[in-house]
Amino acid sequence: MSHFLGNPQRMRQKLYQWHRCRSWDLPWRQTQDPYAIVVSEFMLQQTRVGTVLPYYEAWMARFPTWDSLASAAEEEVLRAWEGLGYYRRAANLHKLARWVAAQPGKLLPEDPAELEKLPGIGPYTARAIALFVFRRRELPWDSNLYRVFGRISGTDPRSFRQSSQSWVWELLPSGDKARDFVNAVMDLGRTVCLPRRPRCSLCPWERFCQTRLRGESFLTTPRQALRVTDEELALIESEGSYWVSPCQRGKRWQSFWCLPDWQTDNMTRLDLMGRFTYSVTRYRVCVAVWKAQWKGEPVGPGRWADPPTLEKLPLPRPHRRALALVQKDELLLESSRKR
DNA sequence: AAAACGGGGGC
DNA sequence: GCCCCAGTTTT
Repeated sequence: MSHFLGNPQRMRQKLYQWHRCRSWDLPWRQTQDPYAIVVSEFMLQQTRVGTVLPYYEAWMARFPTWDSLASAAEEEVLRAWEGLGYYRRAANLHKLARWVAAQPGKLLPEDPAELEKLPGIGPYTARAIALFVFRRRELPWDSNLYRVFGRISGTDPRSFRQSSQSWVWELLPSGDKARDFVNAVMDLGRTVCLPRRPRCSLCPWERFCQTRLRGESFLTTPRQALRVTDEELALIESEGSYWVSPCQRGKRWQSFWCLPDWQTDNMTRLDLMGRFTYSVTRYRVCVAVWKAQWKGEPVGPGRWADPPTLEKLPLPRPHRRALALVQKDELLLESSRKR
């Protein structure tokens, strides 16, 4: 199965030559701190490097160590993650910090099989930690590696995941070079071997690529049907505070605070503050934001929160956006009053 | 095996 | 406006 590789030595050489002046200078590549690397791996799950960077910097400033994270309140942790999505990652990282902080040496296990037993660590992250933290010779299979090696080998991406990947192990150098190699392939996948329009003329492996040699077109992924739903959010103000309640729409936004849905029985609708749409997984949600009042006492679990408090609470981005509609409105009112 | 989980950036 | 992302967990 490895005949098409030609010369692994030569392939590695071409890759390094390409990478020499194109390596991304990422903060988690400049550190040896296991915690810092683990934070980056959690943030990078299903999230682009460019999106992660500012969150990573802020996070490391706020929670610089396992202990600082372990002792932080859940709410503050989620607030720091707000906007990155997949919030279970933050909850799991928090759990992991508490686990590590409770270990005698405050050390992570080095074995991927052991790492996988810990919260938020699956097959990819276990191997990424083993590779990037403990310098073991591992292959963290992420979408970059699947795409690059899938194309090189000319196998269908989906069957490639199931099929033997042993030839990639032949390519993977030993020792410290394994890290450089994987980093290079990830950079290649991110900048050259793009999902839709790969820039093959820039690729150091162009002449090794079976997909390219066959002149085949590249994969297209089947997409899920989009569902459109409506949502009416209520902005209920009292003495400068707004009503928020614990999110409880299934499992989404667990432990977050939400603006309440407008309820015809308990609320009076006042002004329409605005409309916008947001997408979440396969839903397209059309939001109408209403200023509203309780008819009597507030219904259901919740609390009043003034603007400084709202800043500290974890809120889903669309709800934060809805809130911004009134706050902007009030700022305008205030400035016009002053005049 | 498939669905759920978020949000933003790039084209 | 659609596609995709340094995946994991639940169903």
